[in-house]
Amino acid sequence: MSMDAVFRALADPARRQLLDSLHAQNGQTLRQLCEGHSMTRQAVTKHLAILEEANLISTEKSGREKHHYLNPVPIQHIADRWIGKYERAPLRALSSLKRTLEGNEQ
Amino acid sequence: MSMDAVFRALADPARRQLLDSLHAQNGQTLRQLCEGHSMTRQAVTKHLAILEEANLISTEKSGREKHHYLNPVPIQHIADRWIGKYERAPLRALSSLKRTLEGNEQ
DNA sequence: GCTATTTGCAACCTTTTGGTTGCCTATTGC
DNA sequence: GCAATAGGCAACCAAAAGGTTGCAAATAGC
Repeated sequence: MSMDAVFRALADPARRQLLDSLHAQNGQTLRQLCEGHSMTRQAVTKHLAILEEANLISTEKSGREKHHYLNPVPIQHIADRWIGKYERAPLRALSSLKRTLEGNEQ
Repeated sequence: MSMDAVFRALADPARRQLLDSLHAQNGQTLRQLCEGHSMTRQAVTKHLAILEEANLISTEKSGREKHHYLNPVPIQHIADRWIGKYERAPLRALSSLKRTLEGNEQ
């Protein structure tokens, strides 16, 4: 579960929208996920493959249908391991912004 | 501050590394940020421009030098507004995983 | 003033990405 | 068995992304 794959998967708005759709209704089939998107089924398939490779969704085949399930674990992983790093930084950023606004530079 | 710009900015490992570098030492100049990277200064400039457009860094010119400061606010914004959405989802994902592992389907 | 240093800008190139079309396979339901 | 439905796979294409080289501009230091 490479973090890079997760970040790249989240970079595309269409893929985030697919996650949103699964968040609203989990276990949707490919056809269902295609509804409300202006792209072809094949394009959606590619997006879903990228999401699955990033472990953001898992799939389950049942007959001729394929169901898709959201897996939020990698997202939480990112929130915990990466985003958490920057939570204590705003103080410094703010003080540098203050310096900027006060015109102490130049 | 479009969320899309933030996600796209975070998608590239070189840019995340630049943020890491600023997190370790805030206020670095372009030259300083180039050290430890195998790409040219101009490539780093482009990455920094993308980070600045996503409001992930702010810059401050002082003489001929340009200092860069980390701005963690958009990252927190993402963590709060988007990642938070998926925090209560694992139960359903887990139950679907359970179904998969139990072999209830094909 | 002159030189070195730091950054900015533009053109260009290559690879990746997002999307399409076309066709094939596998189920379902009658 | 056969038509309809759901999905898989490959080739192809255009646009965007990531990087380079080359040169110009501005500032610092002597």
